[in-house]
Order: sequence, then structure tokens, then C-alpha cells
Amino acid sequence: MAAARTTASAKRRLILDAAVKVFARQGFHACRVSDIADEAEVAYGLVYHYFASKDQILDTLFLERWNVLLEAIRETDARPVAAREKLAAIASFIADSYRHDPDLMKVIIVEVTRAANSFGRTHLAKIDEAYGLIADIVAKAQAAGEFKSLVTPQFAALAFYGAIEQMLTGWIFDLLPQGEEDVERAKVFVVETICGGLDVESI
Amino acid sequence: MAAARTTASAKRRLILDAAVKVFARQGFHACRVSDIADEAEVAYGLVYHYFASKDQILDTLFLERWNVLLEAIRETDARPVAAREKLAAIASFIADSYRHDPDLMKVIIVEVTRAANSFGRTHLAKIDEAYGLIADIVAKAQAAGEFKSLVTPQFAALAFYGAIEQMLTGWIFDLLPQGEEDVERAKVFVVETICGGLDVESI
Amino acid sequence: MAAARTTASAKRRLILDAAVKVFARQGFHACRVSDIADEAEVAYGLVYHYFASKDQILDTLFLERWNVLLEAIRETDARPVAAREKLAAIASFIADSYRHDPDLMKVIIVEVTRAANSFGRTHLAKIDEAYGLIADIVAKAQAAGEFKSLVTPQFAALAFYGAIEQMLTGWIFDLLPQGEEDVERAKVFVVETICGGLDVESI
Amino acid sequence: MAAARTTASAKRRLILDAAVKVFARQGFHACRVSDIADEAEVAYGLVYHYFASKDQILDTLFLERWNVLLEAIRETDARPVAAREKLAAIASFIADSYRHDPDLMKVIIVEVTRAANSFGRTHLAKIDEAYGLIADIVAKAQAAGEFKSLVTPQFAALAFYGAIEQMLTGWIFDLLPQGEEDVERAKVFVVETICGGLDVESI
DNA sequence: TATGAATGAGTTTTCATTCAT
DNA sequence: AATGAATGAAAACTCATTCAT
Repeated sequence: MAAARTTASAKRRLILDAAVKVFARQGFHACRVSDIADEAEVAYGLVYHYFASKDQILDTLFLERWNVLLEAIRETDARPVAAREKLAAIASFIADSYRHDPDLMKVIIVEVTRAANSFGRTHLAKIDEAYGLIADIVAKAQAAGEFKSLVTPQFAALAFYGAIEQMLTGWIFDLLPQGEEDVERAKVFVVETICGGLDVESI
Repeated sequence: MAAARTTASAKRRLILDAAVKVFARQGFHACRVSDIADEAEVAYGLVYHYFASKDQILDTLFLERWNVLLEAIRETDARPVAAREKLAAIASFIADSYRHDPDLMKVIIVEVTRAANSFGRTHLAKIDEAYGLIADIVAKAQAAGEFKSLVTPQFAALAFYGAIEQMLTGWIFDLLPQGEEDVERAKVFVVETICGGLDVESI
Repeated sequence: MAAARTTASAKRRLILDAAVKVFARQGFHACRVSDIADEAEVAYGLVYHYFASKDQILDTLFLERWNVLLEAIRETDARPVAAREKLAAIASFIADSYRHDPDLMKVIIVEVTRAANSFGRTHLAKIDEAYGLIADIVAKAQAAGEFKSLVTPQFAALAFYGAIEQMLTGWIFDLLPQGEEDVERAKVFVVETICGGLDVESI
Repeated sequence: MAAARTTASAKRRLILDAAVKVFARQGFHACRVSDIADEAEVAYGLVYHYFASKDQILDTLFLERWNVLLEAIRETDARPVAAREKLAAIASFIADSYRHDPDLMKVIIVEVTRAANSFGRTHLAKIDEAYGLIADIVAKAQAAGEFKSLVTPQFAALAFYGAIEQMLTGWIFDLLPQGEEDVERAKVFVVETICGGLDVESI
């Protein structure tokens, strides 16, 4: 089972993992393919045996992870819980992803998701897919009377994702504390901000 | 004096304006210095007479505009209005900036603010300054009982700015409609989302 | 014995035949060793089991065929016919070779014989051997009074071969019609041009 | 006058001349762009300031010279002399070109004209133009009764050019003596072979 | 024989920056 | 101020060849 996914090639995985480290440390553009090969301790040419280009390595990394995220969102949405809890679960999933492999998330956020002019554009549709799934959650909640209908679901999704990405960026660049409890607290904050709003209850 | 700064040199301004167009069209990395010179219709070498490097051109563009934004936030904060109105004014100012000069805002967002690994890092402190000013507004509003204190002002600022940046990104990459009324409505949406929250009033 | 040479290995022959197709289609330099393996439907490494290098494949192809040509010229020369008929037989043999296996002849002409700076240089002596055999025919014809002695046999051979090679090049690159009758006519033309000359008989 | 052609740029000419030496010495493929820059004693990048690619240098060299050849053939054809003399003049012009600048002719013959699979193909039309002009001469001579009509003008042109190219190749690779008188004699030989023919007069 | 993963040397091209005029 | 020729460093990618199995 697990083997099936691993079998592909141990060296191939080695290269992908090395790329995560190198991209996170030096940035995609600043690093050379030879840096990846060195980090993976494989021959230079082997990188090109498994990947057609430096770009393709990043593409692979992004898609592997983003598909997991999309799946997580879909699963979350399928659960019979309140919309607010769904959003909380998504925020939690993303924050945990960062906790679990900060380098990988850094690469995905910094080099793809926020790299609007390069990989961000390439994967725009895939990224937008996530917005769409979140928007669906909002839309259903509005229809069900859980959420107000003052803003479009599309916009709410954008704001929600924007807040999360900014939070991640804060961690990545050390603008935000990222201790265990800080992260747990942040999960709550995103949802509180977006769902609860900043305003005091108007009574 | 002021004149001195403005007059500085018509050619210098020409180059900056050309750079905005070229950066917006081709991206900072994908364009050559000669593209800027061509667009400005000045000699290649003149670019280096006025700017020390290609980087410095973007730095200049960013700082010029970001300082205007910081000033606008400060002025807004000084006004004796409700916190929600202050945030509305900031959102409005940024949206109008985009309406007025989409190319410039595109360059600033895409090439600096979201370019976490290059210019974003360079100008991190300056960008963070904006978060700080917004956080101040939130902090004061919490102290005054206008805003709930469930999230830290710092976090609220991050979420607010994150939502706005995502909205701009949506316009820049055509994921969001950007007609006159669309923009006006979006201004309202950001504030409604962040301040009002998505949840129906809990009563 | 003879069987031994033929049997040698079916795979080896498969590779040589595939190489002809691939060299003809893509050119020697533009193709990769893997293209040959793919065309032959054998494993990549097997090519190196039978041949020491990519170069050696072309060398083998050339020598196989060129030796046949040399033998044909020798046999022709041994026949008790007029010199003009001998040249006609050689022209005919070469033209028929092209008719029979245009890809192989294309490879030999384009990649070896005309590739003066690479394989042409390597096989210069072998190629020159053909000129020498032709020159012998001319020399004997001059001695016998069949041919005039106004040009050296060496030069006559060069001109004769040059005309034939140009004719083949014309076919290879579609500058010359290559229908069945066209080829037959061309055989006659070469001899007529070189032996008969263009001038009207001076009486 | 002469200035007009030279003015272009001394360095540019320097690079072209250096390229001729380097291409002739090492071959187009075997040499690096840096070899050309070194030979010309200019900075590496300057080569790319004047030429878009290594290929373009060879293209330029070829076209410069080939156009001179075409012009020479046209002028020759315009002269009111016998066809045989016209062909003699063309052979003479080409042989003299080689005498005058053997490196340049070597490059053109070896790297373009005979390089059927690379530059030869690129410039096929231009090369064919020469065949066409020669064929015209033959055709008119046939119509005027100067030449027999046993072969098509197109074919005669191919044979004539083939013989000349083979002669040049002979010189280039030292298969043929190239002393002053050898060259003069060869000029006569080509015409004698192609126009006079090898056969003794049939009377 | 047969396989295909692994190796790593080698070169064109790009382009920011400098500098002489 | 203004010009644009001159400089040269830097890196992705290709692919023939080797080798362990």
C-alpha cells in the first residue's frame, strides 16, 4: 500500500525532498539545480532523469500537496457539521500542514501561491479550485441561514483564504509567533475574525 | 523645495513611468533594462545615470507609493470617526489606488508585497509598518469597546490586510470582476466580512 | 562461416537498421542513442553492448556499404567492356543503390561522404579509394585511346564522382525528380555529360 | 564608397574575420563562441551584441560570399561570349575565390554547401539559385546550338557545379595539388571535362 | 545477453552593469 | 546629461557513456 506510493523510486523522492529544503533555504530562483543534486547526494544528471526541468520539480511539489489540501477541504465539507466548524477544520488543516513541514509550506506559499507572476499564474486554476470549494461551503451556509448573505460566497472565500495565507506568511517571515500554542491560538483567531467579526455584537 | 523634488528631472520620471508599464506587462524578472529604456524612449545608459540598478527602480516605485499609503493610514487614524469607518477608509483608499493606476498597484503587489523571497523581504519592515498602523487602530477600538477583544490587534490587522491583498490579487488576475460598481461593492465587502463577520448575529 | 557473419545477432542487425531510419530522419547529430534503441525496440543499454559508441554505428553502416561499392567498381573494371560502359555501370550501381535503400544512401552521403569535417575526414582514405579505382579506369582508357588525355585521370574521376554525388544530393533534397524513369534518365545523363561533353561535336 | 560597407562596425568585421579562421581551423560545431571572441580579441558578450547566435555568424558569412558569387555568375552570363567561356569564367571565379581566401571558401563549402543536414538545408534555396543561373546559361547555349541537347540544362548545371565542388573539396582536404599552376590547370580541366567530355571525338 | 538507472562534462545564451565619449 | 558599445559572469539543460544487476 504505502509501498505503492514509495516504490516509484527512492531517488526520485530523495530529489523532491532535497528540493524542498533547498527551495526553502535559498528560494527557487536563487538556487541552482546542482544545489538540489548536492543536497540529495545524487548525480547532477539524475535530476534530469526524473524531472524535465527545474520548474517541473516545483510543479510536482505543489501539485502533490495542493491536491491533498483540496481533498481535505472536500472531506471536511462532506462532514455534517456547522459551516463555522468546517472553516475551522480547514484553517486547522493548513496550520497543521505548516507545523508538520514548514519548509514545504513555505515553498508552496512563497514560490507558487504568492508568486503571482510565475508559478502562481501557471497554477491559477488549481489555486482557484480551493477558493471555489470554500465558496461552496459559504454559499450553503448562507442558504441554510448559518451565515449572513451580505457578502458573496466568492468574496468571503477570498477573504478567508487571504487571512490564512497572510497568517502563514507571518510565520514564514517571523512576523508572528509560531510556538505550539501560538499556532493553536491563531487557528481560532482566523475563524473568530472571519466568522465572528471584529465588531461588538450590535445587540 | 517641493519643486525641486518634483522637477528633479523629467527624464527620470519618464523612466519610472515606463518601468511601471514594463514591469506590469512583463514582470520584473522577465523584462530587461533595455525594455524600460525603449518604453521611455531614452538611451539605454541614461537609466543608469538616474538609478544605480534595476532593483533600485522598483525600490523607488514601491517606496514612493507605500509611503503615500502609510501617510493615508495615519491621516485616517487621526480622524475622529469609528474604527469600522477607519478600516473602510483604508480599504477604500487602496481600492481607489488600484482603480486609478492598476499597473502601479499590480507591480507593487505582485513584485514587492507578495514577492516574499525577493523584494518582499527587502521591504519587510516597511510593509510591516502598515500592519502596525492598522493594529493600532484595532487596539484602540478594542480599548474603547468598539471591537471585541477576542483576537489580538496584530492578528486582526494581518487578516484585514490579507483580505484586501487577496482582493487586489483577484482583480489583477481576473478572478474577481472589476467594474466600477464591483470595486465599490468590494470595498464594503471587506469591511463587512472582517468587522461584521460571516455569522448571523447570535442574539 | 558465412552464416556466422549473418547470424551474428538479430538484435545487432535490428539496431543497425533502426539507426539508418533514425539517422535519415533526424540526422546523425540531432538524434539521440535512445532514439535508435526506441526505433529498434531494444533496451537502451543493448546498443552499447553491440557498439562501442554512436560513432561506431555510423562507421559500421558506412563501411558495410562502401566496401560493397568498391567491390562493385572493381568487378566492373574487370569486365572486358568499353570505359564509357564501365562508368555507366558504376553510375547505374550507385543510382540503383539509392533506389533500393534511399535512407541508407542518404545517411552515407549526407553524414559521411559530404560531412567533410567529421566522418568524411575519418573515412577520407576509404572514400579516396573509390576515386582511385575510377581514376584507374580513366587512365587505362586514355592509354587505350578510348578517352582523350586532356585531363588527368585523377581529375576526371573527381569530376565524375562529383557529378554523381550532386545528383544524389539533388534526389535527397528533392531538387531533382526521382521517379523510376527520372532515375534511369539521370544514369544516362551523368555519363553523357562527363564522357560526351556538352559541346556540340567540333566536326 | 568602400567606407560605406566598412563603416558598419570595425569590431563586427573583426568578429566575422575571426570566425572564418576559427571555423576553418576547428569546424563550426567543434569551436566555441569564446574561441571566436578570443581570436577576435574582443569580449565574449560583444559577439552577441552583433550577432543573435553562433548560427547567425555563419549565415552572415555564407550570404555575404554567396551573393557575390551569384552576382558574378549573372555578370558573366550578361557578357557576349560563348557558353563554354561563361562556364570557364565561373569556374575561374570560384577557383580564384579559393586562392584568395581559402579559409572562407573552406567554411562555406564544408559548413554550408556540403552540410546538407544543417546549414545546407537552411540555405538550399540560395544554393539552388546558383544552379538555376548556370542552367540558364546551358539552356541558352543549347537553344543557340552551342551545346548539345542530350541532357537537361538543370542536370548539366548540377554536374558542372558538382565537379567544381568536388575539386574544391579536393583542395581543402589535400587530395588535389593546389599550387598556382595546379589551380590554373584545374580551371581548364573542369571545363574540358564537362564541355569537351572524356570521349575521343567520335568522328 | 539484456536492462535502464546513474553519471557529469560541456557550451550557448542572456543581460545587468560599466565606461569611454 | 546623454549615448550605446563593451564587458563577462552565471546556470540550465543535453546526452553519450558507464555500470550494477
